[in-house]
Amino acid sequence: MPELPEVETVRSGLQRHISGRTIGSVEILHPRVVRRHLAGADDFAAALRGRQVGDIRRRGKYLWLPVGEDAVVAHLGMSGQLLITDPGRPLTPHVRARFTFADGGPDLRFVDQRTFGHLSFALGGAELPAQIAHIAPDPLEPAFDAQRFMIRLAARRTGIKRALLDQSLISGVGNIYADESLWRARLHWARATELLRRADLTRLLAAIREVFAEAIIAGGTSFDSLYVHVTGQSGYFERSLAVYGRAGQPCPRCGAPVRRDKFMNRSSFSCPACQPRPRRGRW
DNA sequence: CCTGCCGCCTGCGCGC
DNA sequence: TGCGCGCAGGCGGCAG
Repeated sequence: MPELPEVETVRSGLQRHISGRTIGSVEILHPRVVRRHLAGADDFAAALRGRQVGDIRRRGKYLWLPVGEDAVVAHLGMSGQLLITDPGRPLTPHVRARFTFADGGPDLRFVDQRTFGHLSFALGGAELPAQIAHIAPDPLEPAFDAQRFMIRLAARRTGIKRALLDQSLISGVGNIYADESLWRARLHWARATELLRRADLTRLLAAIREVFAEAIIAGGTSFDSLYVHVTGQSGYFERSLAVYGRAGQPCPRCGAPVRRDKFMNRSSFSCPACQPRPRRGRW
């Protein structure tokens, strides 16, 4: 579920609440949460005990918590949350992992209803964990190379939305912000990547950065209780969405009713007037 | 290599 | 009420 703005909101919350603190115990309450850590849950816990957490990092939708030269990598999947909680509070049903701290202060709980999210350990991964080496820079980080992005995108033979959702090309964009950015750039989701002009891509990239920046200020999009800040508050970007989840409601730009299409086994929302269907589309 | 499909999970809202 | 179905913010693996 969470895309870049939601993960960034979580990152800054973790920075505020756990950076600089020393990990006490690590409890794995559901083995699936560490399925990518092949050495197992006990090894994962042992590797982290007693270690001090550095500045929390993020690339796209991935987070990592540096511990010395190493790191804990976290991905929230569709329904994951990282919550800072009073350690005395009882565990709720979907808590999959819990970190306590040596100072006895608030703990960190990884809560995940659908268990698509996961945690793993990256030996020597404080700068960039090996597990996420295939994830492209996101458009808000200095390492993002717009030139390279446009060249690689133009070499693809697919639709623009599928390309935006490919985290090895550009990271951080998911279903909500893909639809919102395409709407802002007035591009239909099925536009063929190889037929897009440079000006289209420049406009699209600007739209992505703009919508990300606005959503981060709002603390992300919370449709329900599944996405919240580390302290349990909701983000309020939902009220600023132009098309996502708004089928049948008027386009904020031209008033035409927002259309909903099925694509990649999920929904795509767009304006039928501002984002006309391409003649030679791809999906 | 590139493209696109599938499975992984739980819970909710809806129509019957 | 109850049940089955479709749907939900994502990703990695794998076939072609």
